[in-house]
Amino acid sequence: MDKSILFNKLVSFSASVHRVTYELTKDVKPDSITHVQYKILENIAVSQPVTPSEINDCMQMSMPNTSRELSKLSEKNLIEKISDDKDKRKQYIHLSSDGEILMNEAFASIEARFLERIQNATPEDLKDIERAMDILQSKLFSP
Amino acid sequence: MDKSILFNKLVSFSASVHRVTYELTKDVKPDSITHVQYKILENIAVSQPVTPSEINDCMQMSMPNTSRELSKLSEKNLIEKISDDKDKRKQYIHLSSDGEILMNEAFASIEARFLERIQNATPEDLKDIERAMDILQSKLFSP
DNA sequence: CCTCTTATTTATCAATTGATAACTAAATCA
DNA sequence: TGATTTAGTTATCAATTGATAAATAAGAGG
Repeated sequence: MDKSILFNKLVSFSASVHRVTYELTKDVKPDSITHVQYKILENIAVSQPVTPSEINDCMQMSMPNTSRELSKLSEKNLIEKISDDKDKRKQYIHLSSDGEILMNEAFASIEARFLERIQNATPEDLKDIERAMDILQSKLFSP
Repeated sequence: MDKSILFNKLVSFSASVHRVTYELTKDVKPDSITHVQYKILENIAVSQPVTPSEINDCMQMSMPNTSRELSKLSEKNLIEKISDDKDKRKQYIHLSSDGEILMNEAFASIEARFLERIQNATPEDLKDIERAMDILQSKLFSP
């Protein structure tokens, strides 16, 4: 097995993933928030509660910028901060009810596009897709 | 097969792909160009020659902004433009020799990280990975 | 030839993002 | 207790990016 050929496949594969991700998520972000803010909300949505520090690790931002964007999200009533009882320096951030609504709508619209995309797939296709994602997840994309 | 479960898998799968892509490509961009400029060079590298119009379709930019960034890349001697003989409005853009060197180095460093990542994979693992990518490419990520 | 469309450029401006320094407040440690 | 580290904030500034209007210049169609 030539690993260089595999690498080339990975390049075109990840280009495809990025393109499809783009198509599925296109325009789901409301105009009231910026792209970075939407990404932060996505991050919070899938792993809430999170601390600001965790956010800037995942998102590759600096603390001051993360803090600024979180403040803006807070002003827009999309997130809530609660400070840790034990260590009062820490904060736990989670979506507010408005934030939950916003992200639920976003995910619902992404899912609808996904279902459209796989509407013609047979049950065996779906099984194949599921198995293929499991394989890559465990053999190539696991930490 | 529950399609909603499959959708959830896709969400976490694409998050993994994006994270690994980030790790593989981290810091390969030289400081002399911006992120967007690097992305444009990547785009040109994999499908040269391209026209400015094709670039802004792929990259979701507006023509004026594409034009500006291409001019900057041209000033930095990373790309060359040649206009079509038949239709003189059109231009074909390709990497200059400096641009080729830059992108070759970038890809070499990405490939080295990839090889490191799969160094402990068995030949069967590699076959599995390859097959899984083929399946997803054809059943989920094809246009 | 005259209009219309296509491909690209130039210019300009606002918004977003990134980077840095300096700060507060709470925890840890010695 | 006092020094140091950790978590997060505030303020500021430059760079990047996005958006829009208006121009050029070549092809296409009647």
